[in-house]
Amino acid sequence: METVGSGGRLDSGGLDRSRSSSKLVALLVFFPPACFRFSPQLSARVAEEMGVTLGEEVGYTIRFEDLTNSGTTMIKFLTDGVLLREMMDDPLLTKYSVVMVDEAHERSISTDILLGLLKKIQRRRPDLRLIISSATIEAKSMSAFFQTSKRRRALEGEELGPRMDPAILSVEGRGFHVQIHFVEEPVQDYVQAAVSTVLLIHDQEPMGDILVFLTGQDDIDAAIHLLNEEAQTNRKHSSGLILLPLYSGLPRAEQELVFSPTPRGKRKVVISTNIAETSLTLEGIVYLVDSGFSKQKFYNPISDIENLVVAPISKASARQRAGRAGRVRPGKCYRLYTEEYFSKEMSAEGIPEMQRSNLVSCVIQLKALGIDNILGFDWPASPSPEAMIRALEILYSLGILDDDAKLTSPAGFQVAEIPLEPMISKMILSSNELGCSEEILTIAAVLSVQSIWVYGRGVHRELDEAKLRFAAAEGDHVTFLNVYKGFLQSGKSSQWCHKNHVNYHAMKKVVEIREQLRRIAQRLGIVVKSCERDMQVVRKAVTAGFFANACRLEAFSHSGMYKTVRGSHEVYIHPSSVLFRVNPKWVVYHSLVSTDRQYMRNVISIDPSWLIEAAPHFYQHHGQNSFGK
DNA sequence: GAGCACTGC
Repeated sequence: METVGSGGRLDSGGLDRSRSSSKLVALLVFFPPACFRFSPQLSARVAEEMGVTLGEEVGYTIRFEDLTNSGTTMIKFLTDGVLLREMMDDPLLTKYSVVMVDEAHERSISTDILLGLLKKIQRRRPDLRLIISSATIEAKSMSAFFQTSKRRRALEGEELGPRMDPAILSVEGRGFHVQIHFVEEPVQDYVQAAVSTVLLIHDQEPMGDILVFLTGQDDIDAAIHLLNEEAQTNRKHSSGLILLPLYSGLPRAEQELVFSPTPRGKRKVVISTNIAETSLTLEGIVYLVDSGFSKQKFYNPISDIENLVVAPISKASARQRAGRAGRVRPGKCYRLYTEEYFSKEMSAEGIPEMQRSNLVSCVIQLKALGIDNILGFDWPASPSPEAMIRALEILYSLGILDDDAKLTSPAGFQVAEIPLEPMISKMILSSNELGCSEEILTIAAVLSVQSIWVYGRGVHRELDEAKLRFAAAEGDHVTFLNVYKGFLQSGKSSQWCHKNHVNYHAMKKVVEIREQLRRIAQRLGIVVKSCERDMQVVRKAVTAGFFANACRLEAFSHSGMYKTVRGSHEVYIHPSSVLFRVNPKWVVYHSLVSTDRQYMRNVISIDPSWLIEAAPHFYQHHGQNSFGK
């Protein structure tokens, strides 16, 4: 918060309390997802320093919590998604006089949309002050992005007026010096190299904790296994090491272990995914081992498939990782790649998420904000035209956009109101006519969390047995209804969850999301009604949202091979699905995961005639034969 | 017969 106080340019803006009586003058500080966990604490700290009550002059808003008072709040902390939602009702952000975007260099989809919108609304609101805070490495491109408008406006002969350029702040963390080491020769196996490096540090360096960046759970488990093996064969090397894995899928209690203080004479080794790069901060790290890789999402607009792949990180990421070693005293960073690779081949910045994603949600948000010319929108990083066109095509087929690529009424506007993937939102709208909203809201909430099951090493069999207790012949979606019912009947018991291999935290979130959806549904005039035991209407509603993911079992296929109706891609039912090996002739899936094969996750059996009912335009060219018995 | 980097509304 020093940046706010030290600028000296905000003196007549949002902090002048005397003006708040006549008009709400608010300084709004927005944080991207990575800082989500901290915004309540941050606002509490600011409230404390100002000597005011949290929720009055200073407050915060995150998805399920709004601790602000519209009459008195002058400084509000919020997340990117919340601000985008606010802009749908108030596109010019008239309630605010200053907007500060923090961590803009992270370049999430929401941040990029917001930067584009803020640049646009500055034309209409020259009095709005913008402060963009970004890491040094990205500050230049941020500044360039906002500068172009000025040049373009001058070219267009527009009066430049009193509008000031946004203040671009680059605030580097004040860390201690971190000494960087590179490997001499490229390494073949970064897991093995990371393990050797940890042992070398432990052998030769003074006490201090080690943080290792690998790519995912598999790598992390493998590294821990190797280190444990070493401990058994060579006690001297590894005695005193406390090995701690860290990734988001880890149960909460195990995650917390990384924050416990290191006992005297011991050395903590945290082996982590990217979660420790930005989302959470470990104190006391002195040595850092950087594999140079992370898992990143990539999107193929031709096949409409998002893939998670191991890819080299950027220089910006490498610097961020190194900085994690210098928080308490000077540290050392061991990079498992050569200096030449770093300087010559590593890209300066990562690819913005916008250019690596399916854009249906992004397009619908912009449409709801009244931005019609999506291709001409002034993006900080333009998405590919192919991805844009694919998104428009999908939204058109769902009946969310019309022939002129405008939101349809009411469906398009209603879908934009629902904070979920458009296909799930469409499913909810359809459930109204089919009379099964009660059930579909539950399914929508479950599909919005990562997984309601507890999965882990070596518990596949137990999980399978637990699933059988809830399994429904129709498929995974109906199975979710059984789990939800059981959870409610148990009185939302954590023991019940534990006994059934159900993730308690996920189920609590399901309840929370479902409640939010129920409120929105009622506002949209959806009658929240149950279809009781009629699961056919539930399957029809799922089909109405997910018809584009329809697949047909290949005739004479004993391997369970399906082909997508749309693109004839080869896909299989994932072994975790209740329909695995059941192989109904026709299914729709919620999402694909790609490993050696494309696996369908969350699958439900359907009747092909429902596809033509749900999306006549989408399927008419396939003709009668595609749907033959 | 086996997957899930990280977030958010």
